[in-house]
Amino acid sequence: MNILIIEDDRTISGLMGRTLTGAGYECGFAYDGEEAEELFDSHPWDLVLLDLMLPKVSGYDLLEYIAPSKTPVIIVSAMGQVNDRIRGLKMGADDYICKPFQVAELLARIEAVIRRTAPAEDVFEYRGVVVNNSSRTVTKDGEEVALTVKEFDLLNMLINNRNVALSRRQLYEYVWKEEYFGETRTLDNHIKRIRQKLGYEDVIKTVFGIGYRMEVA
Amino acid sequence: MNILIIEDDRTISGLMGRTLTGAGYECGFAYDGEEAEELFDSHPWDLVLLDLMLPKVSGYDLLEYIAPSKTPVIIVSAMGQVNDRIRGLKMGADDYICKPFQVAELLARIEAVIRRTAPAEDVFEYRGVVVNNSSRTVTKDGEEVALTVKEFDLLNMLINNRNVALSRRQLYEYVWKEEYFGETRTLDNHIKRIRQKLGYEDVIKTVFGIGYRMEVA
DNA sequence: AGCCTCATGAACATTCTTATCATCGAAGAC
DNA sequence: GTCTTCGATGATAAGAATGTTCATGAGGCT
Repeated sequence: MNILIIEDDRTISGLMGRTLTGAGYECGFAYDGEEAEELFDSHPWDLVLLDLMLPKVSGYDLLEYIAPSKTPVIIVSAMGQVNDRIRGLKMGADDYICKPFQVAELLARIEAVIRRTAPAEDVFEYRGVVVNNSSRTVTKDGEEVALTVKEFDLLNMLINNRNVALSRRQLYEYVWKEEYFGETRTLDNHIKRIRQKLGYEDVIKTVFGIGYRMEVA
Repeated sequence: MNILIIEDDRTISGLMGRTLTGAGYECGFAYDGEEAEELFDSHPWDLVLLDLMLPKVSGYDLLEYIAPSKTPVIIVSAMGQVNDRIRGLKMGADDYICKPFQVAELLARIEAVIRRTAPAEDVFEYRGVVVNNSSRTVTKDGEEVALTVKEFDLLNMLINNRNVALSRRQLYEYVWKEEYFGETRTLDNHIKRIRQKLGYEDVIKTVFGIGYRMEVA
């Protein structure tokens, strides 16, 4: 696994590097936006850690530059205003971590992102339901089921995190790319429709007080 | 292990420093809020000891600043500032200690916090009961047992402090994030339900006059 | 314009959770 | 042994979280 660390502060960059190397990843380092673009192009990366405050080329521009390649990105930023988090997610980042961070937290997030962006099987099958990612189609017992965009994304989030309890916030912010305040029943409605359409009433479990979990044997 | 001591009273700060150094920790010192922010950013810390009454930047602001990084925090507050303690816990602190404190107690709390904030095992297993943290599920002899949020959190607190007697106050304030007055039987009831659901009648021991202890071989 | 589909959130229904009370039983103090 | 304090238990009602229905409006398409 190759991870590109884009971070101008060498102390932090070094800390990240040591941590990740110790955990068995290989790392590349860029210390400003220009370097980052070059290094990004010169080599295939499995994941990018991106500091938003960079010299020369802004982190956001870089994110735009990286996004088309579908390489997963974790934003690393000083003190997280919510806006950065949301804006980052909107622009295609996969997760967000605040400096200063605990190394354990960094590793956990990296693993989580890799798990859920990774070779997301193109085809997921369970209980007669087939979800095909590249064609974005879903069938149940051979018959096509029409899912809307939001429903499809939400379903995918659940599938990629099967057997993990996801909070309402995580689900909402990941799918809607907006901050979650929790005062509407929108998420519930979408969950309901997915359950109905796929006959997944007992596959997508409610985790009371937390969120939802897709339970797959 | 690096511990950041944020405390404006140099006498106390010094005492803490000597104690912790003697116990094999490395310490950093900040004497007001501004200094604290800088020092916190400049170096990764494993734990922060935070006095809430600080010059320049309030302890609460600091706590807000620190919280996103998930670095464990122990609040150090003057005797009787109950509200501080609770508000601190609500804001994400992990424990608190009142001045004046016993050196031994300080060390004990630090060890306890480090132990329980350490990458808690995702899965705990004992006597046929399996507690899975990421999916937030519990099974007994293979069958799923439904625990409520409070029950689950309480169980986790006990597990993370296995074989240690925890006071009712600690348990209650940690799980409920409210002050414990001790005039209700709420905690008892939750303990009762956990014991019942998991068949842990003799695993979760009552420590008469103190609280409870989870006894695991 | 007229006809769709879809996301949304208000209002209401339902289910689940939790605090508290009253009562009983156990442990410790004397 | 008696008294006192503390813990256990079961029932219940208030409250919180989630589920469902439905009306609305935005936006796309013909």
